[in-house]
Amino acid sequence: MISYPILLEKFQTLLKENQLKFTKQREFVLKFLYENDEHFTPEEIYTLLKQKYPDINIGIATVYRTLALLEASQIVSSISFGTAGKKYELGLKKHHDHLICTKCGEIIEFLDETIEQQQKLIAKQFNFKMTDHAMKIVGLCKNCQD
Amino acid sequence: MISYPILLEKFQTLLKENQLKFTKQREFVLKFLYENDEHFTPEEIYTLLKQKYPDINIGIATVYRTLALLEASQIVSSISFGTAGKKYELGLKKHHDHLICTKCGEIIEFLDETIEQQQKLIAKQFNFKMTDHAMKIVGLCKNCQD
DNA sequence: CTGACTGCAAAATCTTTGCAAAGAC
DNA sequence: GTCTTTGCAAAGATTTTGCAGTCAG
Repeated sequence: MISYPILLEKFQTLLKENQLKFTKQREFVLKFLYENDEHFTPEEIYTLLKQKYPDINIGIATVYRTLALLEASQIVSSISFGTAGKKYELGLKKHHDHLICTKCGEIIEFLDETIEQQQKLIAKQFNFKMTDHAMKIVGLCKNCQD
Repeated sequence: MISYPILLEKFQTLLKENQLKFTKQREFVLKFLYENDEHFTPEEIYTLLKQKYPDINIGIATVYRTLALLEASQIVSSISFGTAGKKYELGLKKHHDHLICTKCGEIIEFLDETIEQQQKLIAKQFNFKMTDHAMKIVGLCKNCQD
């Protein structure tokens, strides 16, 4: 897994290349996602950041704007979650897919090479230039089956 | 593929079992999805229905309510489409997955047995009771690669 | 300094809800 | 008749935008 200083540098380079500025709000969002290896809604990121760092000045709009920026830069990725918006996670880890529990909302990650290979094959078959792919298995997790 | 009269009967039985009523609004939505074998947003379904049958009385709220009902009954299924809501399609055909073009928005369906099998296997591995699964391959379709 | 970024609040979307009237059974 | 469903408009929820002040480079 990539270390935080390296990730940060990557982000700063990317900003510079696009004449964008490096601000503490942007860093806070990045750092938050790095340190919390889960899936969050923009709202959650906003609330938890405020809670953890009561002194920082950040607005929900900035969280949205930053996430959009990070997603466009392929630094974070998002996953749609039912009717209720998207959840974001750091996107730099090895590609993986998700099991989503409809009852408790838990998201479990997994990686399956057979599926990865098969996806490439399918894209090729359809003359599709694949930029991303995602698989969700929806159901009840072990704990919620009672 | 299931014929419309049979689908309709299935729907009516389902309604009866749950002490729900069979209304023309509900039938219009069902019929629309049967006759238009594509993916639609609630808004699209509403607008197109109004356009095709200027005389019917139906509100957007009813479309939402009907789609929720149909989805809960597993008659239609939905697919999340970027930040902009969900699209619905009749869910009675054989399970299939989607290729989504990020430029023109086209959705291509495909079916791959290898992937279907693999998904079952994974759910089992994680002790997950799978109720649904979905795969999206996102990218540029043949026409949009220029 | 200059131009990008930010927070705020307002606006725009998208979806759900309350309610009185209409409709199914 | 009874109880569900409907359309409407209002309310909610979520996300985006305009703008004047702030900040990075």
